[in-house]
Amino acid sequence: MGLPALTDRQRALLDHLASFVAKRGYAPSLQEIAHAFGFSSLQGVKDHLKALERKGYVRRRPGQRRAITLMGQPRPFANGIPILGRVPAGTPQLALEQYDERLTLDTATLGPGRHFALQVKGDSMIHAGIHDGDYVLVRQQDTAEPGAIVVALLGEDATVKYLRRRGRQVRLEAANPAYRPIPLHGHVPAPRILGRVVGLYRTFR
Amino acid sequence: MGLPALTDRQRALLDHLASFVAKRGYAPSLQEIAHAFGFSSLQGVKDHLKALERKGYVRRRPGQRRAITLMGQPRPFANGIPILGRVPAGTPQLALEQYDERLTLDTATLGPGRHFALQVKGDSMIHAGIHDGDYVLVRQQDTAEPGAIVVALLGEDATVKYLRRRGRQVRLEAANPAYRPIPLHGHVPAPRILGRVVGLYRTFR
DNA sequence: TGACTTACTGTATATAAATACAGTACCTTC
DNA sequence: GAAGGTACTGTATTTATATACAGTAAGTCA
Repeated sequence: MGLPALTDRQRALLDHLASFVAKRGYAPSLQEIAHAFGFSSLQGVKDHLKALERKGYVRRRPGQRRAITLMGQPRPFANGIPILGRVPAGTPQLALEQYDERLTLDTATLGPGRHFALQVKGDSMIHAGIHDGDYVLVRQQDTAEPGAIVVALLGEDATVKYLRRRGRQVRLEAANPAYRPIPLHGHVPAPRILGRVVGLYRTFR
Repeated sequence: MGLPALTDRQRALLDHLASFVAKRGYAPSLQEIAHAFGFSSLQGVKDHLKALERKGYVRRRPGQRRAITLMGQPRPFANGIPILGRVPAGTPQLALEQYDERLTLDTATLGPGRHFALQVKGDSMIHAGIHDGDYVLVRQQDTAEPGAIVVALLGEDATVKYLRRRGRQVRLEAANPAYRPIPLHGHVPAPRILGRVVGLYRTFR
């Protein structure tokens, strides 16, 4: 089951909202909506928005300009994926109420800074739970503290490694001991740290 | 090359803009930005926005409220996280052009259906690369084909296991052989499949 | 040394845009 | 045939928010 059904006009207004936001990156004002639909008054817009809010399709902040948030599916990770908490036994249906938290994969949880993702090739980090084909989420930075998992550039290749200190030497180590450590200084080609691994994402077929 | 370089503060403001839009679906007002950064005045925000506009990162509509459009890629999660492709050696700066794909962590990549996330406890699936504390992304369904990784309800507890067929018996097996398999039928309490694991997410501190 | 840029504080004003109230017309449903 | 929902027009008021102008302080450039 989903959200309550919409009338044709309400659907039209919601579609307009979505395409406006997609195009401009911010929500329209009431007068802009009225203009787009040829209304000469704002009350019609207000009524429609009220209906959309009552039915759960949008959320507004009273008094604030252009403060319309589109709810529902279209932004799955803005709202996050619900996290299933305690699971009572024998529940016939998993109700929404049991989802008490949400997994938000936005930059807020990743922390500040610029991020990119990198698809991991090979099994050099398999002992750290990073498998071939996984995506690592990387915060872009050119240094890191020892112990961190980093992405380093070695010649043409980007590799995922632990940054470890051994005595006075800092080096890149694979989790898999079959791979040789690479010293950060005095190695040819010189490794360059592209960023620190802050997240991991994997899909199962 | 791409757009002109940004100062740290300008970058921070742009990142804030992007995450605000990703979260709320509309752009912040100048006072909201000032508040988020702890400014007691608006002029700082105006200056930064002016710099961002001059450098081509945003576009504004004069006089209009919240009318900030983010240009180009930088929208981190509206478009997804950029995936770093081939990495040319010796590049002094990682340019935007090198991001050719984007990792969109939305339900589109997860496939149809209802999803939830579950935080994994314990090391029973560590040999499958699923660690203690990881979030598994689960498509809700009450059956699954043998070979799939499923979330099953066993009494009060939700557990992550392989669904495997042994002869004519279907059972839940851990990847870690230290755990005993559980037959799907004829076991007390009766296991119930909550869904199939389609994704995995992990954060590193 | 002076000009220029970045990064702000502080106060005041103008206005885009939300809200409010009073209507009209049409269509269902009980 | 009264009551409620949808779909608007029209006018007036309030306010959240953008703009403007005047500064301060520190850093960089030539």
